[in-house]
Amino acid sequence: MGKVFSIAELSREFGITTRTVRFYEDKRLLFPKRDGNRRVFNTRDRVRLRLILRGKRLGFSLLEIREIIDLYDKDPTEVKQLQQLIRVIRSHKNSLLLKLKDIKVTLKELQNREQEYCKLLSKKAHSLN
Amino acid sequence: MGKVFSIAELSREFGITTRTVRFYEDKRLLFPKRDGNRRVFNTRDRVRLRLILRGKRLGFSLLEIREIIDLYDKDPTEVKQLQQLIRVIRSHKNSLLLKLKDIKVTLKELQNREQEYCKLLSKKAHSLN
DNA sequence: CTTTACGTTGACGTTAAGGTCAAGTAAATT
DNA sequence: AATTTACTTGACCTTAACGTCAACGTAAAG
Repeated sequence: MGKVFSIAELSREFGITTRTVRFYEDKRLLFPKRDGNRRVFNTRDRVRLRLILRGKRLGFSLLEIREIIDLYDKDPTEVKQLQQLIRVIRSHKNSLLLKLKDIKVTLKELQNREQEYCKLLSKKAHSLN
Repeated sequence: MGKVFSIAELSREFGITTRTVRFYEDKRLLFPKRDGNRRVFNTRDRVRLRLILRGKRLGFSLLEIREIIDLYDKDPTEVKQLQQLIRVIRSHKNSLLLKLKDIKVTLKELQNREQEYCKLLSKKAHSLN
């Protein structure tokens, strides 16, 4: 009993418009089935959508995202394919590690700023100036 | 003796085009001085540019980036301003923490995939099939 | 039976972030 | 003096990622 979803349900759940969902299908990031002419999404489509939005939050383009999540659906049989897949995964891991570093540095900087300003604030507040 | 840079030097250093640098000035993310009509960048501009590119790597829009790095140049005198600044910093910290989480989850998933495929690969390789 | 709800395709519009090209300036080199 | 090098502004072009709007389909409810 695979659960299914309408386009409205999905877009409501994820806080996006139906236009966006259709757009993602157009760009071949989603492949819903049809009931008549209406789109019918299953749980796998839903997972894909979740991955897409996560990718977006991390600043990847839809094209990059497609490449990445397509990996999740491959079942490579040949050794060559397997090796290629591993290479792609590693390169993606690397790009994420770089972002991780960027974020940590930025967080540290913001942390310092915040402390500085908080100190300043408490000073000002106490000297009822 | 503040060091200065031409537009070409900066764009070379950061691997972007001069058009991009000019565009950032247009959008008021950079404010180089002039020598005649030529732009002259100082080390502070350079720092700003570095921050801009870091922001881009993390998927922020130029507008968001401007808001963020403008914080770095403020020297708030009033308590109200100070409090506002702290609020903005915290909200930005939060959005970064969310991204951090996204990244960690994704990295873990990729890690699992990679291991899985590596095992599969070594199996195939050994069974000289 | 027609209104309402939910969906469809198609076409055109918009915004962000630059690319590209033309025409001009200004100092340095040949 | 003429060329080269580095830079300027201005105008229009492009691409991604949707928004918006029109016209149509269909199934259920009043």
